[in-house]
Amino acid sequence: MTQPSAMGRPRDSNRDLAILDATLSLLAEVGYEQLSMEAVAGRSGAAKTTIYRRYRDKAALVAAAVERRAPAKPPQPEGESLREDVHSLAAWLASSISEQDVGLLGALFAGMRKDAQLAQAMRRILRRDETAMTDRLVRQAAEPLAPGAAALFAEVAPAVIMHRIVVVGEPCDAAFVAHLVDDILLPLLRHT
Amino acid sequence: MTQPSAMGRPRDSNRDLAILDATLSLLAEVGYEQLSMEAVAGRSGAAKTTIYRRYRDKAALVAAAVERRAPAKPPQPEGESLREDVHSLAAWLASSISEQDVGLLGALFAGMRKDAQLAQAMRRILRRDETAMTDRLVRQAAEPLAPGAAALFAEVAPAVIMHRIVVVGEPCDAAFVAHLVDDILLPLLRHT
Amino acid sequence: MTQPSAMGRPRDSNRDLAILDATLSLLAEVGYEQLSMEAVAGRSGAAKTTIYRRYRDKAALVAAAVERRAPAKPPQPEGESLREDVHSLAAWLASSISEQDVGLLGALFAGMRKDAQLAQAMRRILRRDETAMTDRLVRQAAEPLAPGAAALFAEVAPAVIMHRIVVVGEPCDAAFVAHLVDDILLPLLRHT
Amino acid sequence: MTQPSAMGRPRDSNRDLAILDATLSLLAEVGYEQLSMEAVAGRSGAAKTTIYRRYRDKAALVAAAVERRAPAKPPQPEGESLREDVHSLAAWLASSISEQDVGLLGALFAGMRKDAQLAQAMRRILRRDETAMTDRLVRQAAEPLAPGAAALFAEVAPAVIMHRIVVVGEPCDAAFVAHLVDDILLPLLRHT
DNA sequence: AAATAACCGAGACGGTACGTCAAGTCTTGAG
DNA sequence: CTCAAGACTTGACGTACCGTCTCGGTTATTT
Repeated sequence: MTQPSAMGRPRDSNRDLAILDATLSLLAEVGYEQLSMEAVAGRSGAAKTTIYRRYRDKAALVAAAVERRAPAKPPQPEGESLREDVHSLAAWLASSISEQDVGLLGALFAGMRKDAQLAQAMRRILRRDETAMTDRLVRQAAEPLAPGAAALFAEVAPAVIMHRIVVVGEPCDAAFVAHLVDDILLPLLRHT
Repeated sequence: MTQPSAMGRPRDSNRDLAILDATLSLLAEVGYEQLSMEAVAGRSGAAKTTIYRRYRDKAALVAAAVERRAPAKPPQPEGESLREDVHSLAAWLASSISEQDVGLLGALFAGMRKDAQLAQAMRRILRRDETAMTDRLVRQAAEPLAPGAAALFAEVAPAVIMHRIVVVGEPCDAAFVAHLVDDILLPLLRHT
Repeated sequence: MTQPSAMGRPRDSNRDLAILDATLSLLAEVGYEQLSMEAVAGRSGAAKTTIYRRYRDKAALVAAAVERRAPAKPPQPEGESLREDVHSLAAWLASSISEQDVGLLGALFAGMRKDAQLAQAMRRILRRDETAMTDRLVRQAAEPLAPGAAALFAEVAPAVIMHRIVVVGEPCDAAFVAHLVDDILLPLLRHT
Repeated sequence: MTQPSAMGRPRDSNRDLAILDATLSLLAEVGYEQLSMEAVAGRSGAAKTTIYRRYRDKAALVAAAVERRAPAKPPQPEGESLREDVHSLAAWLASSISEQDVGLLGALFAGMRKDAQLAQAMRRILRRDETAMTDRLVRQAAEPLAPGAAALFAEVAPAVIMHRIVVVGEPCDAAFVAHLVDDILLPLLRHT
């Protein structure tokens, strides 16, 4: 029992993969602004039409590519103390944002004016990891946390990390993560 | 003896003002990506040549326009308590970022790949207000602060505000500022 | 012994009709250049594959459609004088060319460079009516004609009519047909 | 005293020449349909925008190119008889149409549906030579002609020549020109 | 009855060219 | 040397068709 409207040649999923892979690699190489649809088509071996059949424009393509990238799996907070739990989460978050989200932020800025719906979609992707972390922390922390502590973590940690990368312009190295955990996150979580 | 730079027709400073004003108004209207040099030229009445004689490219123009905008005068923290001081600073910072820095962030993303120096300049502008605030807070707070508390404020407050605007996509209204002050900033400053 | 071409499902002749009808109507509406295979498929309800299985490309489709159109039946020259015979033939030819051959001329121009054989086929179609007329005139004229007179008619009459439509850009109304007959065709035929 | 509207960098006439030359040579090589704006840009060394600044679309470009081509100088009818005059004009017309007007006819067919004004312009170009001939013949013929004879020549001669080339598909060689003159044109002119 | 083979609709695919837009450079004439 | 105007090259945009190629599914003939 198949609906007759779902006919025609099905889309080639190999094309999907090739297109998104090419997008991600180009995004890492040249950034969002310099990324051209023509370059994505060339590298992926797909025709421009094939890309535009799937994604309305560049911002939508980048959003899809970033969404697909990683299953957003924060590490199991297997530490024996709250500090270890928070530290492993913060370190994972820092590397995740550094590597992947910077390009997405460019797409967000480009898209937020011209297409509010697309901007909303990109915000959802950006916050997906934060939400995942919140749940992880609140359920599996070594110490019981005050209500709202996890939400506070999800609000402050990504903010400070992004600020570090984008505005300060310096990498989130081990020293910074330690500072973030010891001077900002733990005091906040314990005080609440 | 005249220096060779004083040769020929001098630059018309009215042109400078017109160009930067047009840039700022367009930036507010359409955002960085949609801002075109041709539109700046049209609105300012200046020729494109005149703009490019002053600014190397679009990112540099936007950086100059934003730099010139407001003298970045944080309010005198005349409050009688630390909370009032912090609250007035945070409120000023939120409105300042909302109104002006969002466009600059777009320029920062566009410029950071193609010109590291320019990106550094834009970072400097973005952090100018933060620095001003730091000094203001540490010198004039109603209560004496622990060393490093002001730096922590400058690190966390703009980060959370930008995150709110860009990633969460919601405005920094009074309720949010109160939450920021009471749940994040004051605990941090007092704990240090 | 069965020929292998009789295998499988036979072609649906309804499809043929629908395709050629759609082609003719679109040809009349938008002309050869603006006629797209996709539009023919849409209007006829046939898939593009079904069209391309029958006709190699757009020019071949248009040629087939025009060939099928009218059986090219010039009227019986039942007039009582040579003038009436020539006039009825010229009037029929003028309306025939106006209505049908203009689109075919576009196909001819498009096809003559890329496929000489196709161009030849379209020329054959265009000249089919002329040949039919020649025979009709020479056999059934009210007056006996000099040898070669009919060929001359077939050479000059369509030429002047097409020139009128395409180059001059004016319609072949009754006044023009009278002019064509009295000032050009009859003098030629009588002089020969 | 210069009108202020005539300011700015003037158009580079070298570009004009290069564009029109490239158009004409491509037109002769591949015909109207296969002629692409990108190829014109490539061969002329001009950017596509430079072409589009001058000509609205392909049809307008081709029309301009053909208009510029030859000054349409029919030969002086220096013959000593009417037959020689008519023959030299017909021979010149045949070569002129063969070499240049076939591409223009393609443009005419493409343009007549989408832009009536452009079609009118191309018709004017096509008829320019005919008009020139008419004048030449009526003023300088070896024999005095009946009134209307020259108009008749201009109506019939190009028509039969174009019909020969386009519909019959055979070249206008010497034998054809002789046939045209002796069997069609002279009888018509003398009869009138 | 089952297998085979060509048909049909739908629509994805790699291409080519379209006509548009903006970026940043260059060329005038005037001041 | 500056300014306004605007032509120029470059390169990417997103769209429209082209002609080809799967798909699932439908008739016919052949075995």
